[in-house]
Amino acid sequence: MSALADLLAGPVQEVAPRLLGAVVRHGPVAVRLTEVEAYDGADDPASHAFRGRTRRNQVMFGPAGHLYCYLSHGIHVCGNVSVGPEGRASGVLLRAGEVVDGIDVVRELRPGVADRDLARGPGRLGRALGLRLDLDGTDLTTGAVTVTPGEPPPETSCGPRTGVRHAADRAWRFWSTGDPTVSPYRRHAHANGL
DNA sequence: ACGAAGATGTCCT
DNA sequence: GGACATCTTCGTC
Repeated sequence: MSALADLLAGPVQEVAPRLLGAVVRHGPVAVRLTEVEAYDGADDPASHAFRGRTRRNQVMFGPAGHLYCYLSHGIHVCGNVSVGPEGRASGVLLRAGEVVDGIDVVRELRPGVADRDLARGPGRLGRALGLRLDLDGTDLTTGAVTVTPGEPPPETSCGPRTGVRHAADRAWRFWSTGDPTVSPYRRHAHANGL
């Protein structure tokens, strides 16, 4: 049992906050997570897996500890960690973090962007880490992208998830309290409550 | 085969 | 605060 597998054991709502402080690495770039969201498959109307298995979301139906990548608005590649046993399509969206290695590379990639904004938001985080759709399904213990448990932040907060239309009031977003790299909350224009 | 929506970011007023 | 870029995925016809 790897350290990551231990960290990912249990219900996704409990796993997600434990991922705060973990380090995601792809090549020279590493990001320490400061903000994540839990998505709970068939029990969660906001999840990509709510309506069952499709080609896009199949990774979340597989074993825990794999990377689920999806394309958002034709531009942004966002990353998730699959959670839960096979058949339960839970996942944790990597929403924001602090670049802790390879910051020169990311600065060069994003001229004029403040350091704290380099991975502030799921699209920016994906871009900073060089996530691509072909990395979908990567084993996060042995693959090109890895997640390593890290020191949890001193204080964490939770609240509703950002930008989801359905189940917009579930407090399944977790972040490092007061951290400048946490993205701003935006409620969906036509949000449905629970 | 077609169309609408989207777990966003950026630029505009 | 609001428009819009951009293209894949999925549901429906």
